[in-house]
Amino acid sequence: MSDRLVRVRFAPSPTGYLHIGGARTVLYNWLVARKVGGTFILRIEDTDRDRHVEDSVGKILEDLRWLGLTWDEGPVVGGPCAPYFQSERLDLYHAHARRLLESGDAYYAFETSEELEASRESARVEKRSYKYVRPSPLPTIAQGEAAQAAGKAVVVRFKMPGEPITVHDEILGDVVMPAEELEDFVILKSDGWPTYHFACVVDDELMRVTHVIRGQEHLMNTPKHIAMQRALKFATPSYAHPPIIFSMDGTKMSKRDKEKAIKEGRTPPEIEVHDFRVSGYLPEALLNFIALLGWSSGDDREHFSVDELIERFSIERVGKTNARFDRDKLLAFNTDWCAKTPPLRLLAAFKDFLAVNASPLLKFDDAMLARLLAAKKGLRTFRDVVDSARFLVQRDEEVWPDGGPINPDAVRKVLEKNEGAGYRTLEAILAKLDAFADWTAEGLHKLIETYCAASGAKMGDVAQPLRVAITGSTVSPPIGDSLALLGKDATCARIRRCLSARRGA
RNA sequence: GGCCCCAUCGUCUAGUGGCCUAGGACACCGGCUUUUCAUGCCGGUAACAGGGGUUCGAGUCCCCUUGGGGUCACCA
Repeated sequence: MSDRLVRVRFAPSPTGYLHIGGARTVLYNWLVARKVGGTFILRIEDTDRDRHVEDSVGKILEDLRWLGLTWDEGPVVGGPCAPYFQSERLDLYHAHARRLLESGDAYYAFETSEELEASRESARVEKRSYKYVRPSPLPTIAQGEAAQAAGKAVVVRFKMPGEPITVHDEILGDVVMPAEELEDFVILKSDGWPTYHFACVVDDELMRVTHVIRGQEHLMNTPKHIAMQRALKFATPSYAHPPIIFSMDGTKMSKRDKEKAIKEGRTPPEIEVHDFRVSGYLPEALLNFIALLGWSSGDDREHFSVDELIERFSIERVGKTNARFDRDKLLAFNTDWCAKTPPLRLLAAFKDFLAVNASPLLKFDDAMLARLLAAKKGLRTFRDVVDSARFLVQRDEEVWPDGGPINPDAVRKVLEKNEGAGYRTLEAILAKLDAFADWTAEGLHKLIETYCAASGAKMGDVAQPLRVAITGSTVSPPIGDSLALLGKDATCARIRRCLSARRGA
């Protein structure tokens, strides 16, 4: 098969934002397509009307765009195999179900889900393993249609051929499923909609998908799909089931972890792609990191741009073992990426971060934001920048409230010790700042240096009291930058408030 | 529980029978740099799950045990 004809797809169901595991699956598919100039298809599997979450297609598309994982066919862009929403392809599924019915590879079945659940339950109670028993004799098509016309709940089941099926997996090798494990399953629900298995197989064929890359939780589905492909005389695509991504505690990463954390008063972990965006990660770093969850280049390199991933990725180098999502390592990756990302790109990503957070920093112009970014060397996430810039959007009264200092420890450690040496330094430097004209980071830095040289003070003896005075805390960007960013008026006003707060105490 | 998959430092992994005295990265510990936080730099601790084979030789191949995971829907 020619590489150019490689067609892969990502087929999310619209139940919320894009999950991080899903993102890794998209990435692998996308990489495979981009590497050989193949086609990456996005298909929306919205056949479950009960679980459909409003607007989640839009959210998934947005997450994909943020990651830069563009699709060649699918929602918005369309394509030769449109529509790309399964909810708009119902007659296709019905036509193929009809074929299976007529060839005897599928049959109508009349059990209700309540009846089936009851027999499953009794099997559980009696500790027997449950398996659906094929009715005998099988209802005829005419009987099925009559029941349907009479308003009975009717499904269509696929008749498994009763022989073992081997999945040739690109990652796992050959996996043989014993025939006894493969029972007849529903392909058309009583509401007339197809199940995942059926819609997936029909669409993969109709969309000429050549390679299926999906999480290992789908491995057991594959024999069913292969059986249907044979019955329908479809081609069987090449399969690859990458291992699953777990949280550090070894459980599956789940949205519920967020709710649980909130309930327990912890900060919720990032689970969906959107969470990482909100938390201030760079998509480049996230992509780089998740690529490595299962894949490795073979040498000692770990940092790859998207282009480098495209060049070096191959499904053969994907491992078989489940990976844990190590947030510390992600953070380290993000730190590295922030340090090496060009200022313009970093600024754009930062603005996106501020926008999704509706940050008060949005009031600053690009030049100011660029200065903020530059002043925060060694940033780990954009959140760090916002934290370090908080004093810029606070009012003077918030930094030095009338009721007392917001950070008494800082006041004690920096200002009050040595009989209030910090306060005396502030008084002395305030006079100089008041009269200072060159209000730039460099100019201010020099002013402080000069003061230190003249007074014999160390840099920290001056910078820390200033920092506390203008921010109320011991943490801020380098002092020259902090003063310059704040501006002369606010700086002097805050120092005065700080000094009078002492007198008031 | 049945079936299926997996098994190298705490974590992600390199390793395809001799190059392994098991390499890298993150975390951790120690040191250095430093006006705060953070970055950065240097160094260190740390793994082949256990037991049998096969072989001159096994982390690498086979079997068993143990452990972990997935899956058993009219969800996808």
